[in-house]
Amino acid sequence: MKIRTRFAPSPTGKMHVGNLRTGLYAFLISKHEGGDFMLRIEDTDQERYVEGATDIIYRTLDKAGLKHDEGPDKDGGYGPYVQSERMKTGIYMKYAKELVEKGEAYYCFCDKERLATLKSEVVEGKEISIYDKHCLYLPKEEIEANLAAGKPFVIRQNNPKEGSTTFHDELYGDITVDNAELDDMILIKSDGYPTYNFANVVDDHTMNITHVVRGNEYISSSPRYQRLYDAFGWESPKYIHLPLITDENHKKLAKRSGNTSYMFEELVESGFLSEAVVNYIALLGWSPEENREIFSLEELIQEFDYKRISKSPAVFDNVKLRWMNGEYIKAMDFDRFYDMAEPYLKEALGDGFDLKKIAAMVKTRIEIFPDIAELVDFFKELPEYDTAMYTHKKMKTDSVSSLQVLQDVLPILEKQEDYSNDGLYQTLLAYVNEKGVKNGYVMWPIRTAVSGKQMTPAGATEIMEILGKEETLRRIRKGIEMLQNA
RNA sequence: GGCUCCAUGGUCAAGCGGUUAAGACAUCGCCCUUUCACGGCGGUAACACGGGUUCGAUUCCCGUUGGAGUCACCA
Repeated sequence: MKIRTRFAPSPTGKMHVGNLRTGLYAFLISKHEGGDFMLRIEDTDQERYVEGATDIIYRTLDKAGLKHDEGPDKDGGYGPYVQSERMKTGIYMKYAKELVEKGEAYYCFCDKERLATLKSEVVEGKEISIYDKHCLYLPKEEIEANLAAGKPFVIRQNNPKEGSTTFHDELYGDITVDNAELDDMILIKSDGYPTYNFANVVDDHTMNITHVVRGNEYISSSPRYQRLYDAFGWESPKYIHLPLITDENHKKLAKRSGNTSYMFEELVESGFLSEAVVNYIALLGWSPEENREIFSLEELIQEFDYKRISKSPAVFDNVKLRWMNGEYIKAMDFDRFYDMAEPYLKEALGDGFDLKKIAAMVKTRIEIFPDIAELVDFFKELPEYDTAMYTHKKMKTDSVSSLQVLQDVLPILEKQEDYSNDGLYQTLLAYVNEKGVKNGYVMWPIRTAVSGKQMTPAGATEIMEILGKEETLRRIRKGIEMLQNA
């Protein structure tokens, strides 16, 4: 049987890497077996709907390279693929009524006030209540009358108080819960929309989903979903619950936390490559058989064995992501790199520089593109610096020796016509040999004078080549002046 | 708090009864070098605890502890 998985996000805002990773795994699980990957939009909560959030979903999937075979924009015969549209077909109400007839669900007319009286205790700021099945015992006539009178109602699942329910997860094995723990969750809301709890079961079944891939947070409600499948007499899909991705405090990522550093689009905007992010999150909760970390999406499809998904949560480590992004940048071919780096270079330097040369210098030195700015800004303008920088223990330089070198070298550089890296290096090397000192003894002070920086993306002569004769000499004279006054 | 799940270095993780307990990030040191970075080499750093089972437990079982998730007319 062909594997069918689905990604079912709700259009309620930005997508964080935890959500994306769920989509990625669903994608990989099906694609590894040559199956289909479907996109379904879960918009049953009109109150939480965020304008434009559906576009975010499309954009994110597209940028991440997760091509769906079916979805709202790509009919595969199982549509509609948007729950609010499915709702209009009456599908949820139809199935809910079927459950009512079977005694597996019932109408409930309790209002907010009555429900409020059921709240028993407050734990960690959350009110906990268990519905008391009040409406389950309503006489038939009263139900009919209420319905006829147009009284608002919900439909609740009727769960037994005795016994236990077990479902099977591919990773976690059998999970069993006492039925007494199962409250009568709402299937159909008073606005006629299904809850996620109901819609996901109806949809996954009617859309022929074979493997339900979702976050760990659904484990505790899965027994109730299992009872729904059983009540309908449907075969339940294979469940694959994914370990959570957490923040540095080991807490679940949440849209509401406001922390945008976990949002996929924000990461891309802040200079990360989408391939690197996808690669990184693939490895949060899964590891390949061979000891390797860099994978293209194609390679992930090839290697992904869901049996190797781990069971414990993983902290999202921005530092390692940066490292991985740097690996991608280093491996990138130069033209593509330049296309991406150019805006950052222009922003930092404006025109008048050989940006390609500078780009080449910078390529192995950055992890994300915005790193470029502070690496190259000195080309545009010599920063204020402290003459203490001329002192370098290993190079055996100090302000006295540096002043000497700079003064010696200034007339040489004034005479020098060839300001290419090679030409400059040769003449300076000649001076080094003549003096019988170490390379760094003269290169260090020159590089310092010419850059004003502790570290630079290139050596002294490379920098001088970019700067050109005039600016080079100006900066060296400035260095001499500073050292004389020190 | 009830229920459920999880438990190898700071982080990601390999391991699936016998290993000097991999590897990566981070960190530290050395080498290379026209500084830094890249690259190369090396160091520090882990099986939460207590009981079993076993000739032998990081690995299997139980308990403790710790962490997380969940307990909505949200998904």
